[in-house]
Amino acid sequence: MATSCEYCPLRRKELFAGMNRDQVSDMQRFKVGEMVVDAGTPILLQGSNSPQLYTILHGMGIRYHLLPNGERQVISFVFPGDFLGLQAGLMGEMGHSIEATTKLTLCVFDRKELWSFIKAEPERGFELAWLAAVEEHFLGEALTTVGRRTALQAVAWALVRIYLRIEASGGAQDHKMRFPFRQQDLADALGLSLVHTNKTIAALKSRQLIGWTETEVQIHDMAELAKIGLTNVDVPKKRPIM
Amino acid sequence: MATSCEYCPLRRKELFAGMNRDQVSDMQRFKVGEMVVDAGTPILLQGSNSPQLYTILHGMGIRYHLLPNGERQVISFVFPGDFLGLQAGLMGEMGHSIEATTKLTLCVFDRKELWSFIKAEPERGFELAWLAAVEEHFLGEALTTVGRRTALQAVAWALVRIYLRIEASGGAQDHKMRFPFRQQDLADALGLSLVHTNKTIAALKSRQLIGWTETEVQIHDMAELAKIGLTNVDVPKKRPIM
DNA sequence: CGAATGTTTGACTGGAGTCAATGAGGGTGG
DNA sequence: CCACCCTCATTGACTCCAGTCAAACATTCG
Repeated sequence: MATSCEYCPLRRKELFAGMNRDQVSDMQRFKVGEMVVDAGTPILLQGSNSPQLYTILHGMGIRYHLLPNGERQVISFVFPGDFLGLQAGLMGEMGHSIEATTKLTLCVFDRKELWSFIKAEPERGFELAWLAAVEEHFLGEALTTVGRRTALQAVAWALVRIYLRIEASGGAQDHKMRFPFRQQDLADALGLSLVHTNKTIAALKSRQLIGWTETEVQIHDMAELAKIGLTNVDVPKKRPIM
Repeated sequence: MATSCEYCPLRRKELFAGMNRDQVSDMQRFKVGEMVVDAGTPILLQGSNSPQLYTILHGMGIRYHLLPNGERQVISFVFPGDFLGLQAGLMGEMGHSIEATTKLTLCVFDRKELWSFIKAEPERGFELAWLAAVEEHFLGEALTTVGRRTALQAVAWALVRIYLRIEASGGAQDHKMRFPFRQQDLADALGLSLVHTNKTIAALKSRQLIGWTETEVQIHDMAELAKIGLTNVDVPKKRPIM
């Protein structure tokens, strides 16, 4: 049973900007269906030009870039409310691949309709650009992390950012979040080796700053973690949702 | 004397998508003037919310992000045709600063008019998102460089990318480009130290792959440089221009 | 129970950072 | 006109953070 845009559970969250009645109905018309995929499923492929665009309704995944020599860089983790396929939709080619880390529920849109959708509601074109700018903003920060933060600072930064994003979409409370990613994924996101990432996490655990179980991460001292990560703990700015 | 959009010298270049007559005249209306600044001038500041947006008509600059501890990460180099201030225009706050590296000529737009501009020409909203997606695409590649390429690969990658971008906007020929950036800027872009960057450049010079003078860089063996940098030498994809 | 996947630890190595000093040009003020 | 200064490029010596290698553990699953 597909979720109707009118009752979209995501749009109500603080993180997302609202829509007026017309926008909701245009959105509903743009949405061609819903898709559920298992953990591990590739959603979009680097270099491809997918006919479909997606919004994550539920679940998490990773965007990553592969080098010809097989090295993998995780570009970002993706969460409910993130829009997937923008690059293919606009430039005609994805710069990275996207894969489901958990079981994922996706709203599916038809790429061919993107332009008529925007023509009908120019403000949505504006918001599409806004969404891309949010992503650009994040990538700039990530670049700074990989380029200039030490391993300890980087892991601390990542955990704070991920926590705030997951919390804002409803997957965390009391400083405890569901964390389905492997340490290898975090390592690949931060430009570190798996071994060093593991030892860095161990250092944070031994300082009583975080707790880490199979499926969850708990942040015991957010302020200190943020301080180490050279970052702040501001709630993420409101953003549009497609 | 301000350049009229109708005779904009940039729009003719291969790199940029064309505009129809209406778009040109709407663009002209949106443009409030032209600004020339000296090398070293800050254009936009991280955390600020500039009332103006810019397109580079001539010259080069850098976007960079500062960490609270003073470390600097260069996010990207900016070239003719690049649109500056999108983050402020859409999200209300710049995530990085932008500074002129050479004397810069800028088309100036009024941020307050951005929305009415898009409403008048919805396709331009679409293209604004496209522009942001191009930037996002680049940042993903840069992240991979900093995270996963060795110093030698990273410098080779950067020189190939920069060359192709400069060539596409008319600042290079015969594999020789004007290069106004300092080695420190390149180091800060690649997450390397100045000393190591210098030694890496020396290695490329001693292999006869590049030549490096005060103001210019020459690429003697593009294919080999691209191979080292794990990249290709495709001409950059067409993109919109504002 | 063996196989797969992911985490953890220890030992060793090496690429890149830091420190320090010298060069090389370009301004500029006396 | 030249001594001095400032910025940026270059080089050598030494250090260290993070990578690599290797092996042991822990869970899950067919």
